[in-house]
Amino acid sequence: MIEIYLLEQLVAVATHGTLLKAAEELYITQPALSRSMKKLEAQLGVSLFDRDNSKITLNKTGEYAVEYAKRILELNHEMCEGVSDFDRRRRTVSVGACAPFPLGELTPIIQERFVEMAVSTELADDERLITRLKNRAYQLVILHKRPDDDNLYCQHYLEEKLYIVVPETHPLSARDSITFDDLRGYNVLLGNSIGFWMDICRLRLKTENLLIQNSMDALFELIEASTLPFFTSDRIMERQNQPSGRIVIPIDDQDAHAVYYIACLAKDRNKYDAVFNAARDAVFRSM
Amino acid sequence: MIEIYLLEQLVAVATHGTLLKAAEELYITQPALSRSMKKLEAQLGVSLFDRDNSKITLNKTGEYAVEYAKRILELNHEMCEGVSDFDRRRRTVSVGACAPFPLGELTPIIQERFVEMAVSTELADDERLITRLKNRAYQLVILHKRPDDDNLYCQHYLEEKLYIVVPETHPLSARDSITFDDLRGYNVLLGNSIGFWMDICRLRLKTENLLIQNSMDALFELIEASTLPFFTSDRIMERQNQPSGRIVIPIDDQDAHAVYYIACLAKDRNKYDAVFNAARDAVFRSM
DNA sequence: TCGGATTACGTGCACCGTAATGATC
DNA sequence: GATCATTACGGTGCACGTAATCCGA
Repeated sequence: MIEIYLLEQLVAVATHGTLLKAAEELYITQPALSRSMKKLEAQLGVSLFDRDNSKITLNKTGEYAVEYAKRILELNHEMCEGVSDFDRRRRTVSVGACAPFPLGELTPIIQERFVEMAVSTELADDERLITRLKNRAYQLVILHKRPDDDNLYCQHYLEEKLYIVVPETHPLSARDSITFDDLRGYNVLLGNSIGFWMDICRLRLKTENLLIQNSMDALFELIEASTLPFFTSDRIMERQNQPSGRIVIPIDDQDAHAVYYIACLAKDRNKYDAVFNAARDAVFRSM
Repeated sequence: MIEIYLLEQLVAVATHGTLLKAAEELYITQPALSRSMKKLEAQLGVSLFDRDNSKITLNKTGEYAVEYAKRILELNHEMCEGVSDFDRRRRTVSVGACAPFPLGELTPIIQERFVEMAVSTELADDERLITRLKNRAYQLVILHKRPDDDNLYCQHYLEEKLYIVVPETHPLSARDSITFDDLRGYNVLLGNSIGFWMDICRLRLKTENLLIQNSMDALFELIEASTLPFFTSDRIMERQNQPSGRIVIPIDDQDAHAVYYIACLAKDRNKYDAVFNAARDAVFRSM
């Protein structure tokens, strides 16, 4: 077996052409490198260089050996990267969700059950969530449609209903309830990380009416400072009070009522059993 | 970069299950191996084992690393074999021929021009010779048909005519010349390494009449000891005398007259120019 | 008590550097 | 004389061995 350092030195010599240049790059001296190359030749039992008394050049066999050396070094490097990547992935539970609210609910539940692991979260649409669940990029996903797939285990999680918040002076403020169609023509404030709700808004409202903010800070700032309508939900309202002087109106459309499901690969069900149970219990307690 | 010896040790631990067993196989001690595995983990920046105070077992990351280690070791091993193989091939001229006589003539010519190289020779049929010439298994081939292929360079070499040798008492001994058909029904002695001549004999004579000897020694023995007919050629007769009391009869068929060609890959023509010229000269001198 | 891992300490070898030599331009 | 490879010799780091300790069946 040829040690890696010899292969590194060989490749350095091949790329630099002379022992001196290669030795500089390797932070060793010319004689050391000279000896190494002799040693390499001895171990392989072949000569890799044409030695012209004051110049060494790779011969055909040498070039052939360099190709192997490069492949081995590359694989070695790939191992270093690959193993620590693998280890990191093994120590993190990746969760994908179609909306921020259920994700925010589920994350602490997961963290509690897997204390020694990192929890990484991400928003994406259902289709992407499922493909990435299947290719192991996610271990758990939160969907808003129950998938029809035997390879997945799926459990009903919680529900969320959308509301619109308008100032008392707003034309719609007197309504007991509205639909998306009623909102057409009015500007609405939106955050950008609201998951699948964004798809619904794009579908049901006009693009030019959507005032999308890139940060939640900017959104909250504008909510306070302006009289523009914005969305909220029953779930959000449970958590925080709305600014005073605003009217909260439920949205009647079917689209505005989301049902969330937690899913994992069927074969991973046991591993995340504790999470599924804790999620069910949490919903139950909150009722 | 991870040195090879660490990977070898890792794989040994993986296959033997305990440090002790692995250490025995590696001809090192338990403590040395223990330290090595710690070093490996430090270099990769991950833990590869579950350490249970009196037992170490590979964890998932460890198993993943072992897969890489095996691949690297295999590639390393392949390099050792591959490089010396390559070198050996580079130092030998492989010659394939359809018949022994021209091969015996050409071999010393090649050896003279490539003194520092080994010459390896082999008999095969024309089709095989050409495919193996193209895939570099042969550098030079001797054919008995001129190939129609631009990728090959081909030169007329020499010719050989087949004769049959019979005892004076043989029914055919009075003939001035014969054909293969005349030989049908008579047993004939044959060596087994006669190249394409064997194909001709099988085609033109009956299988049950061919008394094929596996060694030339056995053949010569039988030629001396029996009165069975056997083949010779003008070329062979130039070299050695026939046993006394035998009649040599030429064979008239077109098949019995072989024309040999030397060929190499067109792009290698320059490399073997000296051989082609020397071969031509040798034929010229012998006329 | 034995099988198996780790820690502590000393040693030898293999690889390295310095210095000198050789060779070619 | 500059550039580049090799040889000779002395130093050092590191992987190894020995011995001792620890732990669990």
